[in-house]
Amino acid sequence: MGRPPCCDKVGIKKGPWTPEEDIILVSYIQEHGPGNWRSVPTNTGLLRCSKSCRLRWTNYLRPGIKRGNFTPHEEGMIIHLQALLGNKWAAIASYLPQRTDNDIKNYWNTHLKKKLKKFQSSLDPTAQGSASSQFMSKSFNERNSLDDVITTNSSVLNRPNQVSTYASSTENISRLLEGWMRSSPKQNGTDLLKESWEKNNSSMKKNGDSLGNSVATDSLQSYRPRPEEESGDLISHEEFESILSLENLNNVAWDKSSCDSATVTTTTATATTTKGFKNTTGDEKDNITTTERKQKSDESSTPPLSFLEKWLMDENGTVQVEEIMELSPIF
DNA sequence: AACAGAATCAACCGCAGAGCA
DNA sequence: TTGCTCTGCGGTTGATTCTGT
Repeated sequence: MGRPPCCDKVGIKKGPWTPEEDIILVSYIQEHGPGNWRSVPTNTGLLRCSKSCRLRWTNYLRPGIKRGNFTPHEEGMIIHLQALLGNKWAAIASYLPQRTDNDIKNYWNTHLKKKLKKFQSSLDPTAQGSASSQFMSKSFNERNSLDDVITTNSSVLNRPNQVSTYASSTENISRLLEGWMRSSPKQNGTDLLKESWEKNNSSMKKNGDSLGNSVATDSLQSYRPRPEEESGDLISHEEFESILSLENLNNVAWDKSSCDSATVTTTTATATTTKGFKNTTGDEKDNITTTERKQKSDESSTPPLSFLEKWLMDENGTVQVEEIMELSPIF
């Protein structure tokens, strides 16, 4: 029989998301919370399939996502977790709540695999043992000097245009908006944004949730400014600041708490995010229980990683690397 | 300056599993 | 138990950007 693909409908849009679409999606999720993706395209009028909406949200729009360069610590965690868990990117991402599984997967495929290979080739080819474990030890023990060991291509590791964007950086958002508005000449971007922000803010106030602004902030900050766009001034920083009220910027606390909760549990990042949302929106109790059930199920099905977790979350935990290696059967 | 190849990353695709009637 | 729907995950693709010549 087979299930028909979800995106075979005529008129379903594919390809990169536009800021307008993002705003629509974010606004909708602010009001209804994530989940029930099937109804999102119908209710929002977005010409996207539900899957695409979910993906866009989880990989790009949801609050608390950190983009840009991976720190040596994050890098080490990924290498280590990949060695322990394999290509279980979602599981790995649960230990890096600010990173998406897609990001981690991409980073692994584009950077770390390459590094690992180079490291492997830099070793004695006859050497016994897992190159990745040796790499990991080196990575953790030497951290920033790792690249000295590997004859790395600096252009790969330090791309000049790679920007690090963080939630609630109004400066970044302002820049991103500049780029967007320049690319949308047919539309009065400022008006649209103001309208959207007003809608968002009023909706947030109405719902009494603290999520809204950080969500929208993240959604907008995700548009990377192109170099030629950075000098423009279609919307000034001050102008944009007026759109974002300080009151709402303070709501970034939601991100933190959500991330913190992700840090101290072994649930997936997705589950944590969903839970955080439900707590703020206060409706859809059924989804909460479902999530919690899933959480419990996850906890019971995953191996006891508390030790690993403790180490992973400890910036200074490098001394324990060898212990973990001993614990893991793959070493 | 122009071109080609490499690198990056957002998005898509297909499958698997959970939940529900 | 079965069949269907929905969601999540991992692999892959392709457009865009960067770098080297």
